[in-house]
Amino acid sequence: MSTLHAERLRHALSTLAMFKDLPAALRQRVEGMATLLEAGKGDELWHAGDSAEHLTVIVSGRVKVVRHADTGDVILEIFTAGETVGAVAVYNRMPYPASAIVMEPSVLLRLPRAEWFDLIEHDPGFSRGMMLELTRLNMALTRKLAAMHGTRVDARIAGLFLSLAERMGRTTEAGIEIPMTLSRQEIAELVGTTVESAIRVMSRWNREGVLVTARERFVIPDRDRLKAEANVTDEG
Amino acid sequence: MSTLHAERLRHALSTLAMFKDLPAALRQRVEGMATLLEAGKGDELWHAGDSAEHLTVIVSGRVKVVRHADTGDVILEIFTAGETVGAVAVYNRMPYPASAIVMEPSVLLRLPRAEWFDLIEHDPGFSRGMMLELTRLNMALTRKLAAMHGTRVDARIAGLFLSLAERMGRTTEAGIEIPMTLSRQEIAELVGTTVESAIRVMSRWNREGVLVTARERFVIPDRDRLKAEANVTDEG
DNA sequence: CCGCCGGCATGATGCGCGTCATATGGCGGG
DNA sequence: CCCGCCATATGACGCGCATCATGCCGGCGG
Repeated sequence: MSTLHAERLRHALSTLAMFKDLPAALRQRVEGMATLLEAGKGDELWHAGDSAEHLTVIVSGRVKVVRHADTGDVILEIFTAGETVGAVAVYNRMPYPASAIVMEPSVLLRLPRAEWFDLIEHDPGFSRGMMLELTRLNMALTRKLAAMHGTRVDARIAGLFLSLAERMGRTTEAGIEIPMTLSRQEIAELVGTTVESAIRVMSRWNREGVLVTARERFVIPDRDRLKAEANVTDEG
Repeated sequence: MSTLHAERLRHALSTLAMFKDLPAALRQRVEGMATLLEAGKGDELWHAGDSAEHLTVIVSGRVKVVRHADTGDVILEIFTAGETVGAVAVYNRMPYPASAIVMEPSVLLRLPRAEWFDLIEHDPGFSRGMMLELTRLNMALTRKLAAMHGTRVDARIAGLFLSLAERMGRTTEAGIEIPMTLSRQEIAELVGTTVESAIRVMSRWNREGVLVTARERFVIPDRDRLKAEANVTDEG
């Protein structure tokens, strides 16, 4: 990880929706206090238990938040460009309850807690944005919680990819394409199962042409077939 | 359910921490717009899919929020006096993603969405309180999500009661006492299992004296024994 | 070029727990 | 007083999936 200089910081701030419309005065101060960070695949931004001193905003790349359990890890959420990570811990002045790991080369912006509180306090738009993000996160978690329970593993994996398709899928002639690398291990942690079970489902679907694993992406030839395959109630 | 009159409303507002310190002007308006509601055990405040028009605050009693899945229901959270219910849906102007059911005779305060937004906008303290609640809810959900996964049913039930003991347990000579009625059905929905499994664990523990079910309360004679019984990592 | 390792794949086995079935005790209504 | 309803309880059975084990392939360093 390496710290970058002020020029790129200014540019990053102009890209991020949450800072773009900030009054000039506030934005000045943010420029002075925020720092940029470059991280590579596998880098750990923080580990569960670390004290949470600054808010992290993703400028580009992807970060997964992983909660450790004695039975294995669970990926709580995958965050992408424009989203904030670790807001809950920072806000409550408590140690991070989960670890954050970079999934691909990424650029992160870090804002000290005091500065962040200042923004929330003085800019109602900013505060609104934070609440929106928090409520969205909430909904994602509740959905996951409900899905996690009784349903079978293949249904959960189907649900995962259907939701990914909705969030970042591009329709091509081969079907819906999801441009994202995701190891079997990560798939397993996302739906709360073991690597072996994830592999079994994925390779079966690969054979049957329901969900094809390709280089750097997944392809869903027939969305309805994937839905039917595990008769999932369409929830996104 | 029956609507009560202005006198009790004023009294309710003075009890609730979130309204107590409101400037007089704002408080006047809230008094004009909020309504009180009395509900009995089993009453459904709303059903999943209903449109969310006002924020609900619990004056007294307990409310559970239940998410329906094809495999059975899951209790997302149990809310008690002073807490708000349904904030996420109301804030995002979307239909409730889950149902809210009253667990014991309760008094609810309902605040129209527009009025609530007004409070958030004009009173920074109020807004801060909402974010605190949201982040806390978030943490509870992430913990639940991590616990839900690989662990066995008895471990999850043990975790549930250990966390209840921490939140509302009183130490007596018989052990830690949790003053709360909770049917086996509700225990099952809280940890994401079936009634039968919950019953099996509970009656076994009853026999062994690990966790005793009594009238209107549960008793944990030996906290460490309950922890050991399902070798749970102490997480609260 | 070979050995090592990390990701992927597949088979065998056992057990937790969901499912179905049946029994008992308390409680309210006709 | 009896009957139906609900919560609690207990047993039998089977399936999904975690666990363990083994093999294959591509990349990388010595």
